[in-house]
This record gives sequence, C-alpha cells and structure tokens, in this order.
Amino acid sequence: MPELPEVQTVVNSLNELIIGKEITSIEELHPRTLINQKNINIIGSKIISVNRRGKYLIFVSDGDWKILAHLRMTGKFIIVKNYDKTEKHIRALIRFSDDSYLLFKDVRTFGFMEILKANDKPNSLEKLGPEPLLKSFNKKYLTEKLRNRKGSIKTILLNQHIIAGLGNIYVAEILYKAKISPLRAGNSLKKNEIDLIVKYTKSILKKAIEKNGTTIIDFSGVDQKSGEFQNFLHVYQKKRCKCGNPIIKIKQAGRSSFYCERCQK
DNA sequence: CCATTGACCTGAGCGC
DNA sequence: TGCGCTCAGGTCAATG
Repeated sequence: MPELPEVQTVVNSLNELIIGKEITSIEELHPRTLINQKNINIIGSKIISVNRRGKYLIFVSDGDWKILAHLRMTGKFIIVKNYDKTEKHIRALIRFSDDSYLLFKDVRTFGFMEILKANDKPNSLEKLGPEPLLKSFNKKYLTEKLRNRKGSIKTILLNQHIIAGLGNIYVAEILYKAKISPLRAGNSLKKNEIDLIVKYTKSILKKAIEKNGTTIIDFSGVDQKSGEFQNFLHVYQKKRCKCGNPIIKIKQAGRSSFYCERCQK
C-alpha cells in the first residue's frame, strides 16, 4: 500500500534508472490504465526527471508533455531488460531505445498513467493539501484546518485535500506516537496535541523514507526489493502494544484503525 | 462547506 | 478440495 515514503522510494529509483532514456513505444495492456485523452505523441522524447506530489508520480519529459501516475494500492513500476510476456498483471509498458522497458504492474487495476501537456494543472494535484515535509505543513495550518471539523482525526489525516501523502499505516503510527486516539474529533485537539501530530508526521515520514518505505503486503521498490520500515511499526497490524495492552482494531469510514486504548487518549 | 457511503478491482485467507 | 464470504485500501462521485 504505497503512501508517501513508498512513492518517494519509487521516485528515487526511477531517477536513477530511466533519466535520459528515449521512448520508442508505449502500450496499454489493460483498459483504463493508460489515459491519453489529448492524443499526445510521446515517441522520440526523453524522460528528464521524475517527481512526487502527495502519492502521485510525475514523469517530466524534454517534450511538451508529462505523465501523471498513481499506484493506488497495488501498482508497481519495474525496469527490465527483457520483457516476459507471460508475467501477470502488467497493465502498461514503455519501451526505450536501449531496448529496456518500464513496466506498470498492478494486480487490482486501480492505478493509472495519464499523459498530459507539460503545462496542464490537473485538478487532482491542484486540490492536494500541503506536502507534510515542507514548512507549509505546520502547527498554524493544521490548527486552522481542524478548527471546525468534528470528524475523527484519523479520517481527517487521511484526507489528501488537508495533507497530501498519508495513508492508513502512517496515520496509525503518527497517532500512536502523539498518544492521540484515532476516534478524537478534529476540533477537540489541544494546541500541544496538534503540535505533536505535526512533529511526528515529519519525523516518521523522514525515517520511513530513509528505510525505503514499508513492505506489508503490496509494496516493493522498482528493484523489487522490500522496504524496511515495517520493522519500526508500533500499532499497524500489531497484536500488542509495548505497554502490554492489546492493540484494538476498529473500523472508521470503512478503513481499519489500530490503536492502544491505554496509551492513546 | 462538511461528513458519510459505495464503487472500482483481484487475490489471499478463512470457515465449513 | 473447493465453495462462498470477508478483507485489503486510495480516490472520487453521489447523497444528505
């Protein structure tokens, strides 16, 4: 389940592996994967960088186009020298002039790659909240956003329009470190609690990026290697808290939440 | 504007 | 062995 650190890990690998490669063909192997509504031709140009915004990837080219991509739950980018056509779940592919391939593999087919004009500003990006690791995500901003929200802090932190990049795993870990129950209403949080959320959001995401993300079920990097951050999780899919109490699993907005009733108030 | 719910998908895991 | 059920969860549209 790629969240910000996992997407950043993928972006870092792609920047090492496909920069400067010239595209010779692109193919969709499963419907709704490759979106190109403007019929933009990308053949003959090169990828010059890969960037991240929230959980989105943006492939920037030396032509008048870019690719917006999202891995959703099970999407993976894989670079191979030889494309094995018998491999399952390959949804789209790009071939480069050196005969290597960028494969987009996605079991559950929710991910996509969308070809856009270089100066397009898609709504999905425009509506995103601030990047959690930048200074624009701070105590003042979050305080303002929580002021009139009576929904649960868990659901609020998952809302990409409020903060971009968090998913189920990291929200659980952030609330655990901040000692805040996922059930608390957004507008009930005190100043120091908001401060802790901001602080732990940044520190946990930074550490997870250093560890190349979390591999629980569906994530592996471009090189198929696992991340290491799962070894540092405290509550997500855990049975017991360090304090000895069991970790409670509940449903919030259709998503599972994990927390310790003793440590998180 | 805000909150909630269902839809989109496939494979793994479980009970019987 | 196999069937049917539940679960996994990121995002958006629809609804109140």
